[in-house]
Amino acid sequence: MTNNGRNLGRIIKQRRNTIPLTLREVSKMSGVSSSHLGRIERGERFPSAHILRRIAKPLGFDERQLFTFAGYLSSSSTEVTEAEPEYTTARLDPYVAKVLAQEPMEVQRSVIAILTTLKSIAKGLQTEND
Amino acid sequence: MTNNGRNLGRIIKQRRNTIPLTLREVSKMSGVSSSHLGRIERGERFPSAHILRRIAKPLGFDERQLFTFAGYLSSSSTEVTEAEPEYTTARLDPYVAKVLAQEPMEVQRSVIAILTTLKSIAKGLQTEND
DNA sequence: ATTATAATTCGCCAAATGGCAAAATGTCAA
DNA sequence: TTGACATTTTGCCATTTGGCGAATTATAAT
Repeated sequence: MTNNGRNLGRIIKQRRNTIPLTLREVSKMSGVSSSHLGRIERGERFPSAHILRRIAKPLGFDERQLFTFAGYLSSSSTEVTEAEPEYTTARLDPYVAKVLAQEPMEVQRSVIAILTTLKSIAKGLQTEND
Repeated sequence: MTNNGRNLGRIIKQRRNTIPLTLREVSKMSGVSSSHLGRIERGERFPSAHILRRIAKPLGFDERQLFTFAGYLSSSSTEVTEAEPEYTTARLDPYVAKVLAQEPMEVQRSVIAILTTLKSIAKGLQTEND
């Protein structure tokens, strides 16, 4: 469990809900029991590398990214291969791109408008709290 | 143990003898008990991802290579990724992509989550009106 | 050969993973 | 509400990992 399985669990759960899929469906696709998946999501179990490997694709994760997130691969190891340009931080999640691309142009733009608005609201809240 | 831990063990043992190092020395460097290392080498135990990660450097292995060898990472994953996904019909507005790409991954996903939620709400409203 | 000394293997144990089936919870229509 | 579903959580258990210390085996040096 290593207690920070919580974070990994949250990430996995959020992704599953975003798609969205049920535990059972992910279980079917990955061959991992749904009870175990549930425990992983709520941080009661830490997934072994084998399990992580099997759930990566059904949830649309990049395998290595997930491994790095889980602490199995050191992050430096991930950087090396990435022949990407410098916007390593500024990368658009492939799944996000896919979903958004299916929306009409106005919707896509609206999403950005909402995001911008939320950010300015958040900024206001932050200064309020400090 | 998964029986083909034999192969992995041979690889590790050969590397260690080539350097050469004793089990104790590798143990000191990696923090993994020498008895466990011994069992791994002779295929009686299959190293977990965490253990594999810790012995990679002392033995001069590339982390990902070793993971792939152990069957934790799929070999395809080691090759090039980042090829463009399959949204040939649907198109993502370049400006939208650019703006979104500058956001952290969670934000990107949250955007999709919001979109999904709004769509289901809209669906509810629609059926309500008819 | 015979001790020292280092290296490896073995016996045992605690802790964690992951599956199965039952219990609990959620959801929705009648 | 009630009943009929699907979904998630829990209880229980087999299996595996990995550590510690003792026993065994190799390696020298005298």
